[in-house]
Amino acid sequence: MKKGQVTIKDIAKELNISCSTVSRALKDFPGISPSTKKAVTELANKYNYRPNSIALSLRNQRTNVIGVIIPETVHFFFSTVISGIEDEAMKEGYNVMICQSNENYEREADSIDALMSARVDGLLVSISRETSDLEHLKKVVSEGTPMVFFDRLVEGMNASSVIVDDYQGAYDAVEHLIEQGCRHIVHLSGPSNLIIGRKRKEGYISALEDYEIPINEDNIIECRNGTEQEAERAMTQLLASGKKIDGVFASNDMAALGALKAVKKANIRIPEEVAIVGFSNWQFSSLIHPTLSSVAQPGYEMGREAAKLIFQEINESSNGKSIIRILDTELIVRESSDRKTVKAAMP
Amino acid sequence: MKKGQVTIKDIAKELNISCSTVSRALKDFPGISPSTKKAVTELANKYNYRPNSIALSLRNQRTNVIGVIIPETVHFFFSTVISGIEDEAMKEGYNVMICQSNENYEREADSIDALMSARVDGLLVSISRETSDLEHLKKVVSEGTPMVFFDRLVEGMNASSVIVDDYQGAYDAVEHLIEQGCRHIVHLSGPSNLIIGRKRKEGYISALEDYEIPINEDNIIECRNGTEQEAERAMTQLLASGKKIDGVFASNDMAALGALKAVKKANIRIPEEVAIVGFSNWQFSSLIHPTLSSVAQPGYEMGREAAKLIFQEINESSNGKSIIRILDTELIVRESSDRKTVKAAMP
DNA sequence: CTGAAAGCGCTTACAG
DNA sequence: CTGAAAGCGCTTACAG
Repeated sequence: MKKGQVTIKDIAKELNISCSTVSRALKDFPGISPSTKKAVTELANKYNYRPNSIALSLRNQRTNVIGVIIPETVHFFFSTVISGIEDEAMKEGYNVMICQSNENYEREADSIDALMSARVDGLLVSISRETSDLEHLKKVVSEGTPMVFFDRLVEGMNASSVIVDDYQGAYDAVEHLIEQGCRHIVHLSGPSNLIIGRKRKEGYISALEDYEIPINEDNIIECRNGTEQEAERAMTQLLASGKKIDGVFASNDMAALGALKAVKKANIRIPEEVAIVGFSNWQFSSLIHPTLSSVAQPGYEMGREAAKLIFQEINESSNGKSIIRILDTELIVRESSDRKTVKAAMP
Repeated sequence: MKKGQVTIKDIAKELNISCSTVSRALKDFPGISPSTKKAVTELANKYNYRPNSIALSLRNQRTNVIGVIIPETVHFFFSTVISGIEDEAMKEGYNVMICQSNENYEREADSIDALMSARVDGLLVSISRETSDLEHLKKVVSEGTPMVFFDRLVEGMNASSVIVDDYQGAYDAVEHLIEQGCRHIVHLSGPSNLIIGRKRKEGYISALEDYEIPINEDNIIECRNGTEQEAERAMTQLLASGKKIDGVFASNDMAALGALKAVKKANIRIPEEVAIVGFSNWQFSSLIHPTLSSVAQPGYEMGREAAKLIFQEINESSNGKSIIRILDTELIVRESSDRKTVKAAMP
């Protein structure tokens, strides 16, 4: 018995017919005699024949594979996006090749090259924190491979994207803090080379302006890595400075968590003295103590939308228009910022 | 300008030489004149030539792609495994195709077919909760594609696996509960068609036996879905029955969380009255209140080991021996089961 | 030092 | 109704 999967040639040989005939029999081609068709399909079943996608890809000049570049798979939001991409791809008969950049520019560029070599039909990418040079991405576009950005989009490129309304999400969060009575709100911002970071900061500033609260630049602290430790350190320092602070809006939940820990350690009550809102709404936001208010991002939906967009571009041979799909966020208020419930609970 | 990526043929045409020569020039083949070599490499650079992996795959009968079948990407443990696979694969020059089964047998079988069609060089699989028929997996082996199981392995198949020592992990957890003074320990078990579920149950039973604590079958509750809700319901019911319970060992952290919530709602103190230990050590285990003791599984390492094993099997044209790599777990004791610290803290 | 040919697995326009 | 041929992009044994 021959090793490896059966080919059309194997079937043809065994039946003493040509490959052409086998190929046609396998796909209900019009003029094929019922008897050969039967013989072929039976043998194909018996040997568990599966069309060789590689051969098909070469011939059809399309692989039915999409590539995904993602900063980290171990991340609630991103794993949710992957899940959405996966489900949509499977539905459409595509396979998914995933590369994680680990937030590293070099690796992102290498991964793009690997996926382009693999001749993926389209690319879904969320750039790394480090990425500012866009040459590797521009090459993709100039070589005619459809590309869609998700979450972390890139400006000045002719490519579609799926994002959430970061500005509005941030605005909602800060407005909520203001309504809770906060007047001295710290913003732990994301890295400014990511648009999501800038947009969330803009939302923060606009909300303060609309409520005529003066903006204090010292209250805006850039957290480059977005880690819990980094935020905790920054927050501890800020609290030690003796400056008046009564609210925190963090541009991601890990940073919010760091801030929360710093505040707790300083024996300052949450939310009565300092109210906290994060961004992203991880699975754990509802589990920590106090539970963390957060701006929820629809990751699964983002994955599905990004996949839908890329399939559209692959199939319509791209009419050239780039689409930006903006998904709504939802503010989830929990204990860390809910002063009303707290007061009601302690008469 | 031609659309799409440049081929050897394009370069050959522009230089008026044959494809053979271009191919050889590109790969430092001995007897190639320095001048042609220079011309070729310059043009290749200029046009950003990337070898077409599809063509190479067809010729070499190997794709340098491995397929991964995973129950869910949105799951801390599994996303960690993916990360390990990803890192190891990138290091070895492989691409990774991922399919999530969503714990669904049908979809698992379809995904295997898709990956086999794609002619992946090897398959890394963790079966779905539903899977009991193994035909789809046996086909893979009989067709000569290397396959390695991780976490959820399968018995009676000639395939390598990477698992953690579920028995020992469970034993450690239960022994720890006993040392804390627990004598009436509930086990929220995993589905019995998964070996990990059975092994953890065995560890639970052995620990009780070794400490001469009678085993009460009513205290072993199978949680088929492993969801928080399912466990919370089961636990609430058990508490309401009035039976004496002073410890819980859950075979996964979501179930532990459900149990924890049920106990809290019943106004029973953790860990003083009921101590709880989970399995898996999610990111959130240290964030909930009280923090959750758990048996930590090295997911990242599991991913890397599984990838290493499959590469080995791919390259050594499989000497046929199947290897079982068992990784150690580590019991992480936190508030939910640490009675000593609690007592010390309340004199 | 370079080229023509064959072949990986498949499909399809062209003959018969 | 069926087959031979060409071609997708690449490599390599065989000639020269």
